[in-house]
Amino acid sequence: MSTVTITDVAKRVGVSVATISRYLSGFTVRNADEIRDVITELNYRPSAAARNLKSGRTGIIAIVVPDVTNPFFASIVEGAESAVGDDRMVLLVNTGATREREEKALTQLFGRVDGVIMVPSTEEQVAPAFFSQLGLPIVFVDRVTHDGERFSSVLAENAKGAEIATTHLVNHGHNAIAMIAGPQLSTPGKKRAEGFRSAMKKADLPILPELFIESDFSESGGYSAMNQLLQLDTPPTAVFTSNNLMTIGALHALRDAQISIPEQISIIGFDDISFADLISPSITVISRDARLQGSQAMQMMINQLDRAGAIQPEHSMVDVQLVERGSCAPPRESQKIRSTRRATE
Amino acid sequence: MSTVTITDVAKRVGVSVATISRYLSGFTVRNADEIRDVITELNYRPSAAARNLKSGRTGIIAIVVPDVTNPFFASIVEGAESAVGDDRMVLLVNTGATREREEKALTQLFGRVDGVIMVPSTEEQVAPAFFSQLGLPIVFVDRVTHDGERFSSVLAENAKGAEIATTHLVNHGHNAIAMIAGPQLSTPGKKRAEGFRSAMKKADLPILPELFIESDFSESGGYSAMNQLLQLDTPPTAVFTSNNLMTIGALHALRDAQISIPEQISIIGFDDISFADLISPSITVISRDARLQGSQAMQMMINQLDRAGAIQPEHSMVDVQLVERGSCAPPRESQKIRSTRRATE
DNA sequence: AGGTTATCTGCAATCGATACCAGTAAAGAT
DNA sequence: ATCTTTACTGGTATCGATTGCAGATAACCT
Repeated sequence: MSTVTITDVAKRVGVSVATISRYLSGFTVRNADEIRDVITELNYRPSAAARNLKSGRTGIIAIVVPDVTNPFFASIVEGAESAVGDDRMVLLVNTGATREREEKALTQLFGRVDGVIMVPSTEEQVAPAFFSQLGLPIVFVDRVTHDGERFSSVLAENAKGAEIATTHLVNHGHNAIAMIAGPQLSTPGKKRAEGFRSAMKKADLPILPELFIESDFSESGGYSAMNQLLQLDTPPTAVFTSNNLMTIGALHALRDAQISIPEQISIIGFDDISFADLISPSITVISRDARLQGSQAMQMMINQLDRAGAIQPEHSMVDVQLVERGSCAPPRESQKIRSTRRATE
Repeated sequence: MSTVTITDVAKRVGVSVATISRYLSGFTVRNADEIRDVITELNYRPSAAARNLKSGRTGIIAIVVPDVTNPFFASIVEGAESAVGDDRMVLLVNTGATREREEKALTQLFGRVDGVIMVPSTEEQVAPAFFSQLGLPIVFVDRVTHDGERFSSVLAENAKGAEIATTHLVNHGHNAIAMIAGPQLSTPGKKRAEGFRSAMKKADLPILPELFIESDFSESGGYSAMNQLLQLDTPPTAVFTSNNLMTIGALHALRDAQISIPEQISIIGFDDISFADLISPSITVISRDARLQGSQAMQMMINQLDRAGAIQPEHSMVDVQLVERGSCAPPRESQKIRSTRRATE
């Protein structure tokens, strides 16, 4: 029932509220000791609401993600949380990747937070005009909206990662390489597809339309895409999946079809999977530091807030790396011949 | 730069601020239509800070967890978030399971939030007196502090789950059953150990001190505990691990020691593991609905806040269930004999 | 028509803290 | 001893919205 206000403290000490306020702000006051004692005695805590009203700042930074349950987003959140510092806190919004919830959240957020760190679902979800109109500092993580340059962002080396992944498969001797791609409207979906295409081109391999499947960044998306690939007359000998959930989905499809990895098919995924090393064979992936992305985003936000004047957007990209485990191997001879003939006919 | 206030709207319409305020509160006012238009025209959004100051409520509920990166806590958070409703939001605090951060968070939270949903690290971490003194409504999830009855809580059927798990191993014919237990100062650590003991007693099996290892609820905790078990002269033929991370750690230890599951050892864990079905063999676990725990906790909090008078604490327990997969099998004959002799000598 | 309700309105106090302003006391300078 | 400087102090307006109160207008009644 702590409804102790600054006035109560002032009365008790016998000075004006102004003095207490000054004490709290770090000025030297005559009865500093007594004030300190009374504050602890009455268990006084300054009202955040009143401070917000005067200062216009809330000390709260929102982080908006599609789904905390996805370990990847959880890491971003954790990274952001770790970098927030002592005088600010993190407000979490889970949108479930729906456009309405995304917009509603942003509207609700206005006035309650000083800034927003956001992982948008797709590029078109929330109109950039919406942000400008809102007048809230914003930092995008992993994905940007349509004309994203105007806002700060922390992306990943998506194209590079996809190129490394694809080349890894090429180097194992595969030429019938499939890609289970993400939504081409999203930044990572698009960039990873670009990387794939570029690597295939460098390797002088054709991209067969039936081996490039666009799907959702979800487990079921990966599952159905993989099933689609398996039903082809000449299935691919290697697959590159565009994100962690898709990889999981593809693995489930392969397990259901009793196809062994890497003997019958090689697979490499973008983004690491929790405990990927316990899955047998353990899955080779392109990994990047999601936690770092989160903390970088928070750092950018804090910079933006602290030197309020300069609204120069910052951009950064975290690096990716190949984590070689056991899910990639050369194709079998029989497959090789078949695929090659098919690919060149 | 939306610094539009209620005064701006009032001036524009040509009425007093009181009228605008009443319009916003749903009263019938004469120029309702015009007010509506002006509000959208000026893009006016009521200041949350000012409202908080008057009402004393913030519309924010904090959820304090040790680590969002743990899928189990992420699910709780997601569940809570899903139940929060339209007029409130969720503030996330990640404590990293350290006592200081836990206390500091709570202190900072005061005044910024209407209530706190908390998954405490251990029973003794934050003194209950602290909460009472803080005067914030609180709901504990999964764990309670020392004299937890005074506060609402949503627990799991920990003892029951542990009993089911242990009995499952007993039914497979094991008698040298080890438990990798969690901290006996934490609610789930204690309750799960109780369930284990009770099941062993019912099966008339002795609990060998060297087969009961108390450790951290962490991957490394599970890893070292399992290694300790493996170094015994007569290692157990079956192990029950107390939480998801411990299970992962134990699996790593078993893999490193090249011990095959379930041929050489059976294992069952408390709490499901993401993609546990992809690990081969897939891991049998006791599972419960963490998301439900989160949403129940949020519901309790909302009840508590909405009918402010009745501060009667509520308590609930979510059920557990056995998810049988492939990590449990009868012990080999040779093992059986050895263990039996050992257990009864 | 005169009186009574019902319905809406503006004024102003209020929430709790901050910051400007002027005022007072003590310390230093001449 | 007088004047200037320094170091604090209290009073008060302010942030933006809500709400009790009294006043004004319109609607209703006999």
